[in-house]
Amino acid sequence: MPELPEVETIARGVHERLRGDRIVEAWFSRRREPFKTPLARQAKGLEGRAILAVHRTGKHIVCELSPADGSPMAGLQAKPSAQWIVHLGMTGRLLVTTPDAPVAPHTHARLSLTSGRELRFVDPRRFGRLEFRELSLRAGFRAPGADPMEVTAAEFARLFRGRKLAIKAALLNQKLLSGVGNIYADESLFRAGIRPRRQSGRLTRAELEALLLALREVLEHAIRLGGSSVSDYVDADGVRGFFQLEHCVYQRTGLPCRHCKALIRRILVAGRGTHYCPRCQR
DNA sequence: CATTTCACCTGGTGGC
DNA sequence: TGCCACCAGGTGAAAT
Repeated sequence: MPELPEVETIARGVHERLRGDRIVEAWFSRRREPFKTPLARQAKGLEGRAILAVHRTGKHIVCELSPADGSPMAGLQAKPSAQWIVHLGMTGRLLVTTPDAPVAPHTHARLSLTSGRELRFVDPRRFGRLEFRELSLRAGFRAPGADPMEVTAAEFARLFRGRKLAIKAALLNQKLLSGVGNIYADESLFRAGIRPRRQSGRLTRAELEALLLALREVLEHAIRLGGSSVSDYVDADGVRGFFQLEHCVYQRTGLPCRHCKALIRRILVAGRGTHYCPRCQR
């Protein structure tokens, strides 16, 4: 489900609710191996640590954790000594609940907290990834590509220089840009007036500038509306987003373009359903 | 190397 | 109602 705006919404929600809370016990579903970090090590690593902050990088949610309870420097002013890194895949959810809330099917992790609440990871398709990282052993997690909200126009243009792949495929490549997925690739290309199959290396400077601007506007607007709930996305409180109501092309195949009334088309680019307006996008 | 295709999963939808 | 094909917000390994 989740692209940058959905992940940002969830990370902010978890941050606001759980900052300063402490993990008492971590439970993992046995049948959910393989996570990135083996379950036993992950559970042992998490227990006793306070959640200092939660933020997004790319499509990953990073929980910054204090040293374990009992060790010196375990307080809330501590510097992070470990991270819990959550990638939601296609169908992952991260939910803050009360302990008595019904446990959804496909719940694969439950962290019980000092406050009495729980942080739950639910993931029907099991494409999500969980990783525990000890910062004394490894550097903090960083998404591999540039963040679309922070990249400069020059850096953005450089990402595509000399590349032959379609601009849509390039936007989806997380090693180039981190955080853009199928919805926001289609929506930003529409807003910039660019066909998804255009060769990325052949876009003009003006088109690249328009694309970066469109991308930022679309992502910011989507964050303000709490993300897109296409089928089952919800935030950390289980609340749906509203940006799906603003989509111009995504999943609007055969419907009239909101701008010019031409019928929206669906094609396959990089193996993904791709939606565009044949008149507005060139 | 750059790029494309496919496998990994479950569940929902729409046609027959 | 059932069965089946197809589709899905993501990614990384394998193939080209």
